[in-house]
Amino acid sequence: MLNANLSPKTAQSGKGTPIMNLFADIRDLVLDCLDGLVRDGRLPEGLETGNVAVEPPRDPGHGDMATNAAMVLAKPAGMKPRDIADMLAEALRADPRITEATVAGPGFLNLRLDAARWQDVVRAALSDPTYGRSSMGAGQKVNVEYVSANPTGPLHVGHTRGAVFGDALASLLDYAGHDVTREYYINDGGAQVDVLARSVYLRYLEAHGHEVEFPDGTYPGDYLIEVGEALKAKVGDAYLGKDEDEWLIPVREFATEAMMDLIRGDLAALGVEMDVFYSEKSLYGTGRIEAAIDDLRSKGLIYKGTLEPPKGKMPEDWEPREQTLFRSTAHGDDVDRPIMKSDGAWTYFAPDIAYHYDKISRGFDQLIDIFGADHGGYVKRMKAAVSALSDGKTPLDIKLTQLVRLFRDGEPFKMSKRAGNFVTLRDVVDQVGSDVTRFHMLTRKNDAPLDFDFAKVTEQSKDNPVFYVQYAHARVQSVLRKAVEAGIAVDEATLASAQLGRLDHEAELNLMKVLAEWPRLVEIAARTHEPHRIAFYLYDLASNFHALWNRGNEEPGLRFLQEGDSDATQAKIALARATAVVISHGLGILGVTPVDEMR
RNA sequence: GCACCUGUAGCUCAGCUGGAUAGAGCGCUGCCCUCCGAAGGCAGAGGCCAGAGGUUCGAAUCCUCUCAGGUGCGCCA
Repeated sequence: MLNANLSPKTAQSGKGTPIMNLFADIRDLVLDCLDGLVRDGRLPEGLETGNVAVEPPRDPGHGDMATNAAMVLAKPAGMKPRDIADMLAEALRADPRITEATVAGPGFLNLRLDAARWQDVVRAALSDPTYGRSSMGAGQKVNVEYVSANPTGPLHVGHTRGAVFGDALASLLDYAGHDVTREYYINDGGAQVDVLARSVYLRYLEAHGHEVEFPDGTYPGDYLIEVGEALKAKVGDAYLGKDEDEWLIPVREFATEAMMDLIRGDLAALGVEMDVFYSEKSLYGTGRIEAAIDDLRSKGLIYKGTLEPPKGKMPEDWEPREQTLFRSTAHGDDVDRPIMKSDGAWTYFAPDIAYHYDKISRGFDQLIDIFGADHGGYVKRMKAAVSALSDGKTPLDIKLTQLVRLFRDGEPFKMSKRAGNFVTLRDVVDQVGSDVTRFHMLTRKNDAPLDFDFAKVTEQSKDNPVFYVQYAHARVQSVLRKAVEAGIAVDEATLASAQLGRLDHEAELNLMKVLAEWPRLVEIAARTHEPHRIAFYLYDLASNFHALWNRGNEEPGLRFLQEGDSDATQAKIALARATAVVISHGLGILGVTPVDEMR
């Protein structure tokens, strides 16, 4: 649903049709008024206005918008907040958009806007397909790396959360005008792909009718059976009875490719499509690891030394050993980190450094990595490496996704590879669908644990946010169908030119005010890298819509269909339609398809 | 022992670059369909924002310490 081919250039539109953002407009107005006061000599020059905010007030009774300008500027201006607020209020009242400006509390300035301003929001949502998009990311190249699971088996639920979170974040940044690259780092260079190769070899022997056992340190999963058979189909008996060094490399290659096909299929089932799959193996033997380490060495950050043993928990086989270390403490880490094993091979950290070096050299302005919470200990050293490699110029944000706790009918569902009840991404998507999975995974912020109950997430009731939001969208479609049956024109052009001045009831204005917050919310979510805010906003929007819908029970004048008054009907349906448009934009960011009917 | 994350209503959680009387869902109590989809809505009760200091006009939000839970801690990725 997200219009992915809408380029940032188009999205920012900038000079042409400015994207409507009422809160930003009013903030600009406040800043203009402050400038005016400076020109008149009523405020000192050179005031820092970066902290001036225009926000919806916590209590709607206070007004439509509130600004903290007077309080923020009081100290630097050397004046009392209320004096500034009084002057500012006077200036603001001169603008036709402002119907009321009152000073309250410690110096808040509460504003009320003319109803026509809120009605403009409905028109914008209906006529401007970029309504809600932002230009805040214009010219910013961002790399979002997520999933990056080892190519040794199917994706499980933990990966699912990372996949959904990363994908929604990437879409969100795209929506906010960034140039986004979605990337997956394939860990195909370490020891675990050798283990994979040996495991597949055992399945290969099995396919040839041999009895096999799976010793510790191999992968006994059934998913490798068909890979063993495919290998047999490809090479026949060529590897039978041969030493490992004759088959390990080709089998590893074959198996890794098979696993990546599996993983790509899993991702496709979730609707995740990567732009780049980056192979760790491609870093070896090409001088690229060496180049990255040399860069660090040239900055005096590589040395040979011996690390202290960890305090508290002394490993059994600890003995001091000289290693090649990265001086990550120079960039905020707690201890320096080894980049080379005692046998002279690179540690896993070295190719990771080289990979991020590569990302930096590809010209990204910003890097984002999505890790599982169990990799939290890795954050500081990775940030240190990027800071060192980019001379502090390329910010790296690492978002950790917490655990998913599975439930089946309210009972905790423990995963165990040994017991064979290992829940895969496919299991989840097959049972509840991609849309439900994605939305539900975003109903918690990334660093909070998430409960996932197979029964509850598909429940069709208001307890289930997925349903609740979809239901609001479906209700709009329903009322549109009814209008068509009643012979009322509800095409785009008619709605866009509807008499929106008819929408003057408090309940209707409330809904419009929520719609007006959409562009602002997008920017906050994009800036904080928190796509869950979109999901919570959509819930809030749906809630306001349902409330308006139900008020039609008691107040017939609030029903969307007004018999015998097609002008009023079209205006009300325009509002409903605008709500559906914003819901579908928001769901699009989350990768969820809006539905027209609940079944 | 150290690092990171978390601690908000009985339960599950939101809470905007620090803003006004801290919000929502569940659960509990009481209401609303001859009427666009009641698969919904309205109202009520329910809080020492883990605790203690600090920063300031103002702190759930920032800083320090304490407590509790989770994750991780050299030659695995």
